[in-house]
Amino acid sequence: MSPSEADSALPAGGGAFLLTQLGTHAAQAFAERIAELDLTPPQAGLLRAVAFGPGRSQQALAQQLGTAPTRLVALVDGLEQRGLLERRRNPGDRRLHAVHLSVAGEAVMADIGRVSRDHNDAVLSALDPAEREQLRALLARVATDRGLTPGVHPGYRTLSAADPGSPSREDRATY
Amino acid sequence: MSPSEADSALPAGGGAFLLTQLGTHAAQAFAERIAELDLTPPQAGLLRAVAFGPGRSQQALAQQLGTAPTRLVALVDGLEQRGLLERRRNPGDRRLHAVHLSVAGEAVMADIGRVSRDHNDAVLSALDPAEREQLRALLARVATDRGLTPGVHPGYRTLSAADPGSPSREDRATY
DNA sequence: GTAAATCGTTACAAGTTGTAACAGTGACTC
DNA sequence: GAGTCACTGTTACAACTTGTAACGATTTAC
Repeated sequence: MSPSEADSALPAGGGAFLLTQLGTHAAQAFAERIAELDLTPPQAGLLRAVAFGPGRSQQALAQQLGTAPTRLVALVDGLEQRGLLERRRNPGDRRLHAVHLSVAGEAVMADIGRVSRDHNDAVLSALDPAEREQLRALLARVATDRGLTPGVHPGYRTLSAADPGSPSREDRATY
Repeated sequence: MSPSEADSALPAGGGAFLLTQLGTHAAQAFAERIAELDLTPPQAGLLRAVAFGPGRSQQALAQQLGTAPTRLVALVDGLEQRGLLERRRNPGDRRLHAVHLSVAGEAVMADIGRVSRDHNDAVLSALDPAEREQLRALLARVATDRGLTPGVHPGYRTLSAADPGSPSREDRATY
């Protein structure tokens, strides 16, 4: 636990490890928060993507989120049945479904924003406002450097770690 | 994209969101790195836990990692067949299996440390050493405040988001 | 006007994870 | 000293989520 160990030798003491540890923790805490709105994190992410760019096709949304179009079908289905999303036929090209937010969907988006702010305050409660801004600036620089799309989680994509000869179980996980 | 928006309104611009975004990204990058050693992140986590406290029982390891003892069985099985871990019968209490690292396991631990250092440098390449230490200190304070166990990922535990009446699919994900 | 391409949908299959029940061993009590 | 209860590790089972492939509907190109 000495600082010299944490800096030089220990693999679990580096900033990258802390990043994954805290990131997973923050994701779990956020999932519990929005569960109060009867929403899951993927649903919230889709709502946010639609709110950011309304009227897009499902394939465009899938490409931005980095997931397969198949997943979007069930996702949009659930939110449409709850009256939060609408599939509108595009008169110009009747193949694609323009996805829009309903009035109820916009209200839920406001709720999501409120929950996100509470979540943000809870996670960063150990830091004062100046330190929070300091952390945010550092993280934003790292995110830009790594080529991350603003506002989109990389959790939609699957990691490919297939090696021949590896055992069938215990292959891949979020860790 | 203006700073005022990111600070006050946008739910995706806060530090907590950046934390989950970067945490997932770092976890994926680490998974790709250790795949070169034919290891998965859970396997690396178990090896690290055993190296940190050798000779513990599987239940003790499961409790520390926050996972079910069932998962540890297959995990230890795979690493034992590869000659990295050893199950030794404790003469004092023949019920429990004392889990130790083999010589090959210690060598792999050295490889993991090397890979982790490279991974750490790659993820934080946008920051100079002083900024990395600054970020590390801020993250460490948040992690302590949130009660996270040093060196252990919270990804082993399952999130419970069960609500009656919710659809069977699209329930829960890492996001 | 016919053929190729695109979008959304559905059905199928694979993999991973959690829950519950089962032998072996030790501790405690009478 | 025998019996009962508690604990460790293991195995088998079931549920869930995710990715791949094939199928109508519609548009564009030749």
